[in-house]
Amino acid sequence: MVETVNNAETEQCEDLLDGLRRGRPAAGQDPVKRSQIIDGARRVFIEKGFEAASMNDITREAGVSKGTIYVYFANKEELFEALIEEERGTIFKNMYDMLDRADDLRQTLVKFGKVLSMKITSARVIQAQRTVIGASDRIPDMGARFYERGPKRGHDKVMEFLNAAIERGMLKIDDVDLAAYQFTELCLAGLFRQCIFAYRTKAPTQDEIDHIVRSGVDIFLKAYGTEKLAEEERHQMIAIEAKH
Amino acid sequence: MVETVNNAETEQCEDLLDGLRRGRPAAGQDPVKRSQIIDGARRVFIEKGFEAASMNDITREAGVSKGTIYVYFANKEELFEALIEEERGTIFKNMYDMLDRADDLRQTLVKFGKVLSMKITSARVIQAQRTVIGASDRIPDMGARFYERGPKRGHDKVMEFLNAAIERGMLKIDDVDLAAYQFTELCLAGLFRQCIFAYRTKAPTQDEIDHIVRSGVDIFLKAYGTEKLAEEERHQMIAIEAKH
Amino acid sequence: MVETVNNAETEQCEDLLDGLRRGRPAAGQDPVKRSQIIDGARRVFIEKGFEAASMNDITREAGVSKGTIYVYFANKEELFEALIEEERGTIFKNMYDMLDRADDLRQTLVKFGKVLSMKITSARVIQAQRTVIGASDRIPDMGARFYERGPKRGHDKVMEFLNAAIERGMLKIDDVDLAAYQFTELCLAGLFRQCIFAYRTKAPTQDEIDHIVRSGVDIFLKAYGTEKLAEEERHQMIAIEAKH
Amino acid sequence: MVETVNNAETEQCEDLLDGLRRGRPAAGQDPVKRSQIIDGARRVFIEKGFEAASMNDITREAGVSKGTIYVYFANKEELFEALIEEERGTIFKNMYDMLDRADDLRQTLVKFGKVLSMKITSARVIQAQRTVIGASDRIPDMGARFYERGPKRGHDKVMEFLNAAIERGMLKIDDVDLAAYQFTELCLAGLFRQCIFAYRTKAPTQDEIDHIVRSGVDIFLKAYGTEKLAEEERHQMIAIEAKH
DNA sequence: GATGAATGAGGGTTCATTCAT
DNA sequence: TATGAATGAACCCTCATTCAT
Repeated sequence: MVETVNNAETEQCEDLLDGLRRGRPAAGQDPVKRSQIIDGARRVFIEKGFEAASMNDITREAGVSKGTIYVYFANKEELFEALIEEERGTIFKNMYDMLDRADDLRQTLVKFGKVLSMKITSARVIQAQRTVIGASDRIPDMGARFYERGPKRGHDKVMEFLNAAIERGMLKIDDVDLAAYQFTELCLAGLFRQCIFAYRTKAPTQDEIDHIVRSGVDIFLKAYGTEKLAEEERHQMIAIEAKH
Repeated sequence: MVETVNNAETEQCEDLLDGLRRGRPAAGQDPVKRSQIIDGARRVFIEKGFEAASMNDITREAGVSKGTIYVYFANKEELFEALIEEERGTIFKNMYDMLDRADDLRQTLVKFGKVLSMKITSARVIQAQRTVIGASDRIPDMGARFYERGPKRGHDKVMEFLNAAIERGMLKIDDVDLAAYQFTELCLAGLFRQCIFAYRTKAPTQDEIDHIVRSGVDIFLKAYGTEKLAEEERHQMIAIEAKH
Repeated sequence: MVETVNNAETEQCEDLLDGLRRGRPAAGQDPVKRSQIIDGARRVFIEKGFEAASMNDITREAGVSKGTIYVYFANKEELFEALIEEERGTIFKNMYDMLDRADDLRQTLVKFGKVLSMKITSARVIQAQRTVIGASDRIPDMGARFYERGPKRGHDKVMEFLNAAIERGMLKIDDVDLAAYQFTELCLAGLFRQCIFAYRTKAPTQDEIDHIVRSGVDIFLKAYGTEKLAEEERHQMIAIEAKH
Repeated sequence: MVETVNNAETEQCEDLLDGLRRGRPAAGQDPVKRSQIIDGARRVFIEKGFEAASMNDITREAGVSKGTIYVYFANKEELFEALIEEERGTIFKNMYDMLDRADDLRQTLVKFGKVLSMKITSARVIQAQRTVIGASDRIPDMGARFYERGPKRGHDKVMEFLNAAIERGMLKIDDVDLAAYQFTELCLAGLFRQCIFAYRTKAPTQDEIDHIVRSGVDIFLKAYGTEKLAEEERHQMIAIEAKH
């Protein structure tokens, strides 16, 4: 008798674990469904903005029922925040990898500036940022949270990079914080505002960004580069010319 | 007296017909009432954003009836657009006066940079911009129109100014368009994004702006200033030192 | 000019007063519409109970739009409470008038007992009480408030009446409060519970009530009547017999 | 072991077929699980009322799955009815035992009156009755069924008891049915209505009930007691006094 | 022309019930 | 058989717009 009970209990336990492992996922736990919802929500929120997006729209777009959405997300705001959080992750993921391996300073700044400028002004990212900005009246801190975990972290990475270059005697900067902002802005030169206000309806081209970033890096290094940097660059130039 | 009234009525009738002829619903003609409505709408829209603002709120705030609003504006969106148009006018009014009288170049750039930075990051203007950005998905072209008639015109003014300085031999710039953007961005260095995402909840202080703008102008002139400018500045310096 | 303004103001004032007096009533102020809504609500709430009644049902039944209901009543609960309040007023209105003129004691008790029993067990009043009881889980104090302003006040009136009879030497009662309850219960003898549980689906007949109330008053006076009362009743009996 | 299981399955199959034959969905057969569900349902329904109780709440409280509940009960209403049926059984179980052994009449009436009054006004029973009353608009006959199998049966028992006392020459009653109601009502004197409307938020105390019941029995016996009863009580009194 | 009471579609959210697992 | 994730109709309530006054 006791054994029977034990067996039954054991089996039940295994069934439970099974459920968690490979059977039907628990309510609100299925990552596939979650993605499905977020994907639908993305399309609707990004297109219409937070307020104008209706849960019915999302329901339709995501291909799940209203009730299911509310199993995965407590309400519209939480769904939106989850979406934005995910979006932020996607946007800023790997954006700053370039800064980790520091070979040629100018080269690195140009490469990074291009990635930064391209990403931030890409249609999708602009839309996401617009949506966040538009919702930040209704969901306070959402904008701040987005900025803090996105642009702010990037800014910190840029500062780290500049500090390393200063240490190496390549740059001379009084206010590194400000310099990091200046660098970023020079790489975006006007693009962000043009895009965010939908004055530009299309993302800038590769060439545009090339031109802007190169000019920005020039200015930046003219302002903050040391004699040592100049000398190194002269050596490089000579080396390159020698090759030809 | 009676005749005057009749005349007035006749004129009004003609206005009405005019309105109908041009395919628009007969709009209210009283500019005072129009202002009254826009003022109420401003308080509500700016505070709550487009969607969250209710026509009832505006009615209450403006002190006019629902019907009256609909005589002056076809719907909520048109009222909002009219408001933004007016707001844009107010924001950018006089912002670029400084650039008209060109005495000392660095001085002028610093003064203008400060005004620009201060205005664009002021609480009210940030709110207005947020509202425009948030609504721009729902009301296409609104953001573009705002940018075009606001920041874009400012940008043109800056270009004019730079061209004048180039003419005077003070600056040497290949891409004046880009340089104008760079100048603006250097003056805002990070502030706009911080404010628009509500990461900064308060407008920057005078000192912050001073610091940023001075640094920005330094960089800008180091990049684009000619030898002639440098010389003039040396002379000035000597003149000032002589005074003491 | 000043006169014109004054005239205009005077006229406007009169217009306002007009509006209040005979023009269109202010929002949520039209007693006719209010009645219309309450009447619709009564039918629905009484039939279905608070929770099962939907605002759409009420909308349909009242013949007004959803929005209008919400102009007159802040929400479903307030509408329900207003209805119950009105119902309570109607039910207990004039119920206790009989007790004011105290001629013959037994006669008065019988007459009052009949009215009380009839009203409280009438189909409409039973329905209302059921609805109140059913809603009292969700709207705390509603039942208590109903009881306090309805049955409780009646109870106080009965106590007053009994005290007056005691003063006149007709009754001798230690615990008047208890006696008042006993009187009421004797007049209802089982009817209330039968009706409230819908065991009885129809209100009791006149004859039933007659029988119950007479028996109840008999018992009550046998328990609390004084020798003086008995003597008076003997005299009356003789007078009546003499008439024949 | 295997055989037992097979037998059990066979029986179950037959039960299922039975269930299908009688036009009901195959109901669960395990009385333990059934109890478990009803116990959970009781806690939820009694606390929240029919409408406000959610099947999820019951699921949680009962510790069984949604599907299982729907195997044992066709829907929410049937579950509720089953619960009420059980509750009724519990409430009125043993309530009338006292009336079976008839020693001293007054004593018996007082004892029974107290039990009756106490049970019917106890917090739990009042809640149950409120829930029944509240749901009886939505589930027709439920209130009637509750009353018929609960209070009504009690009423019949009281009538039996009174008839026995009449037979013994202790009481003289024309309308025993009415008298039985009168007795019950005198024992409750106001308490039921006070409790059911939640005017009283706590059950009456022992002392209150004592006082009410004693007074009620006094009145009842003054109205219906015979000379024989009076004489017996005089003897008893003397006997008691002699003891001292 | 001005008013604001009335409208009703549509908002976000809940939950009894079903059915694939 | 038992489970509980998914469903979607229906809930209460809001608000841009209309139109009788």
